[in-house]
Amino acid sequence: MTSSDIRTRFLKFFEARNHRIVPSSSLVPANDPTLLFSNAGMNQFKDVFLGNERRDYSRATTSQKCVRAGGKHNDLEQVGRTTRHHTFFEMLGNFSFGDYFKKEVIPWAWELITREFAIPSEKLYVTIFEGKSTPPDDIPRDDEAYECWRALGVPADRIFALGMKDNFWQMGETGPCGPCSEIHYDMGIAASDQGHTDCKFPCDCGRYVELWNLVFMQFNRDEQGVMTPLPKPSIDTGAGLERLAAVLQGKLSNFETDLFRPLIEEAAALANVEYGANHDADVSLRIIADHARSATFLISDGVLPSNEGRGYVLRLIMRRALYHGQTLGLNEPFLYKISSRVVDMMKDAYPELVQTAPHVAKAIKIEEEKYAQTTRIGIEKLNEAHVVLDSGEVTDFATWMTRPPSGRRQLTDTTAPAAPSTLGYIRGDDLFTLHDTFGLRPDFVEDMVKNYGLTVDRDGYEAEMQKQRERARASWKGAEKKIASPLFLKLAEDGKSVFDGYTQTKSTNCKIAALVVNGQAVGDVQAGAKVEIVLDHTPFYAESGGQVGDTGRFVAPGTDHEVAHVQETYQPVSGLIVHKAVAREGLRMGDVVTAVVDAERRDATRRNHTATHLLHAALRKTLGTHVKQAGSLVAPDRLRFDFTHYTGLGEQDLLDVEDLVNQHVLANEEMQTQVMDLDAAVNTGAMALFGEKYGDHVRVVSVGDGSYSRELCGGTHVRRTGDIGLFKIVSEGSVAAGTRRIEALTGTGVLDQLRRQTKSLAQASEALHAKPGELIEAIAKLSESEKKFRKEVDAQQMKNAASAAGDLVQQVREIKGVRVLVARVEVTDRSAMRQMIDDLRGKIQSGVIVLGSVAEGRVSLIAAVTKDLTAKLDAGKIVKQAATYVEGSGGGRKDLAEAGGKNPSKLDEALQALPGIIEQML
RNA sequence: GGGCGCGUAGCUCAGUUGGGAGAGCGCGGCGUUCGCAACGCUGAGGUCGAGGGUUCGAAUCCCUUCGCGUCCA
Repeated sequence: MTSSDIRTRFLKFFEARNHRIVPSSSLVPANDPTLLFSNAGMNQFKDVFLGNERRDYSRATTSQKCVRAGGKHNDLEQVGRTTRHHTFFEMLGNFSFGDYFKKEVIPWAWELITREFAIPSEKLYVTIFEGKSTPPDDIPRDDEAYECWRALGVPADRIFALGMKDNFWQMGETGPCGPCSEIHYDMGIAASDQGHTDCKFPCDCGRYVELWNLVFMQFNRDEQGVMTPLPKPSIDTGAGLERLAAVLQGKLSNFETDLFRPLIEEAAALANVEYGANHDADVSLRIIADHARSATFLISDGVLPSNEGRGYVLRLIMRRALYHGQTLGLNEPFLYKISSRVVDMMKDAYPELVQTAPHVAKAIKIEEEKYAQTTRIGIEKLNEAHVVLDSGEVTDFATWMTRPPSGRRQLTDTTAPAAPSTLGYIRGDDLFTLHDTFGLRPDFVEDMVKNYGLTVDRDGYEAEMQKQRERARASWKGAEKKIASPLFLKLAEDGKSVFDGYTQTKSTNCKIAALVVNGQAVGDVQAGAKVEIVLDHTPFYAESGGQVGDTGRFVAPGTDHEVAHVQETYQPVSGLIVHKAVAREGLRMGDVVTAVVDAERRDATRRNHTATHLLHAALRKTLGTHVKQAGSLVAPDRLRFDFTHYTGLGEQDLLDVEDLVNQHVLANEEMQTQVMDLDAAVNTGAMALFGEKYGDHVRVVSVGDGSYSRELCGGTHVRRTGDIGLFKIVSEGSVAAGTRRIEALTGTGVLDQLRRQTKSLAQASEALHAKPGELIEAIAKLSESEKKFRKEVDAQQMKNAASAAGDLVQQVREIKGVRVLVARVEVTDRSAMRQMIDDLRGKIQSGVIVLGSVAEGRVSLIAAVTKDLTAKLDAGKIVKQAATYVEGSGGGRKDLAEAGGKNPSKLDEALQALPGIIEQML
């Protein structure tokens, strides 16, 4: 039975039992920021189980994409070395949301396994929960499940009761939880990792594998740890497709199934090796196959390799695969080819792969090229690493490599493959730096140096790594999240404020529901007080979704008399709108005011918000659907939009995006907003933002008919796109690897910028006496003639210096047998002076030369001592002493030194003193 | 979020108490050659990422900032 058949038949089996076949959710959890990647079928139903969300079905079945890598249970290192660890896998499952329970699910599971999949029941074992009575827990043994299994004819000696660790499931410290029941399969003695021949269930040697876990959610655990039965218990089950496939295809290893074997073959063919011929190579091939699957699905779901978060885990996975490719001799990009094979194999079950395939291939190839570059630089750095020899001698790797083989080779000549003794090792701190700073993996270094009779100091490496971990952890503590003040939490409970500002900027009859001064609730405030005000309803938009909060004022009803000036509006707790204001009059609880938003500011903000949506859509159309919003700021004067993309945008890309946005602005399309429930919204193709939490009912904002842009959004927008006026990108840059940032202007912002630029252009052309249209030409001309002029001056100065030098030679005198030349020269350029002093040095052969000059109010001194005299005389000291006369200082080498000073009037004095200074030194 | 590293000629990179901006490759010219490669001579090419500070003087030291790389969380 092919894996594709298994998947289909599983889903169809439950569909025939009134389950809705629900598509796999994205590997990036949509509504759970605590989770790195989707790792179980129930992830997408978490809120349904918690009762926070309702669906229009109560039974579901899925084949869920899962990734387990990074985080706590990190068995990344195991992948490829065992038969059953993977970073990417598929979880088949069926779910009951307060509908059926144990009596239904157990017989179905048994039927599916033993009839539909025809697995012989004598090879199966089942487990139930044994109960726990140690306080605070008091959970009975799951006799109900036991009876269900017995009723199906499962012999009593095949049912095992296990404890909390294996057979009790909980979502978190609190919340839904319950016992589980598992079906295990006996793979036979050949599957035992430890060569067992007669071990009994539940031995964990690999012989008995868990096929299916049935979770019975029947309790709710509170903060005290007390469990109360849920009124409507639920079911959550999970069966790993890879293991089912291995069992049904009669393979001992998941890697032997049709899910992996074609990928392994592909990699083997590319590397020109044979699978099964060499243990290490086989491990590498399996790792490549596994990681190619993860990389393909993660990138398809919008993750890009990066230096933090999810993207970093992806990069780790990819680089592991690439490293193993290197060990197989694959030095050209290869992973993207295997990835395209993954797409072919999986596209029927996961159609989204087809659409993203070109992008996935490109992203992988780019990462492969980056990795090659990183490795190349790392290897250069490896040359500088310290090598500690067993003799105690320390050298560096490059030197070590150049030693004649007799100095090091005797060990590597031995053909014994696992000779543990070596001649020395790479120091741990260097090994760490190579990895930490240059990305060269310790394994890789070990492989590199092995052939030169060296090993690596893993302990030293680990010690450094531990320090790094502690540093990261220590700094993390300081960044604890601010907890909302209890006062605001209570106010929100008492009643949330209604926002009525989507269609108006002025609301009448707003009652003051709370006044807060310095975090304390008060009954009234005096004029002039700084106060936070909560109204029962308000047109003020509180900062959210990247859009800044409104400012404005409260006025007395029916008048234009300001009673409070609102400087900021924010949401300390979801649903509670708080106005930060200065009271102009005394205010008290229960007062009624008219709330008036600064409409001009709001209009500017609206333009930018709608433009952000148009920009988002334009980026996806232009660059590809991998573009995802990664952050956004909507302010009155500008908009900033962060999004995922693997490389910088070209000039043409930016123009295309700008054009597309403006095309929609000029089409003056009507904006539509609708409130609907989340499922319906997602079904119409609305873009939900990564990491955002949405309620049952969401607001959908569409441009025109929604075919171009449709997003879930709570912000304020223009009525028609034409209101935006004009859209202009002002900058594009990066915020993190794989994340780009665009800043743009709209409406009056564009006009303001245009005016500023026009003005500076006019000023520039006035300064250059050129027409604006000819500015570029004029600048080019100017810079060229300036360059030419400078060169001529330089050349002239050099020439002058040379001829002056000729004259100066006449002034040489002798002090204690040393030829000394001290002179004031009219050369302003430092390099000309150096040229001059060089000429003089050549002419006098042996001696001391000191030149002084004045340029731009500053003194320049330069001194030279010919090589034969540097033992007796130090140009640095000479020039330093002379500089004291002109209020300066200096220094340099023994043969050439420079100094500067601030007092030109004293230069002659300094020059007169010099012969004396030199004489003293001799 | 925290740390480390890098940014110098078209490319790859050197540049150590702060004191003359360099090499190799590539490019242009000339020579050698029937021609090419190679070789020899020669030349052009630089806001030392940007901004600020310290200093008589900064590629070099300090701060800020931008871009890139890398590790940890």
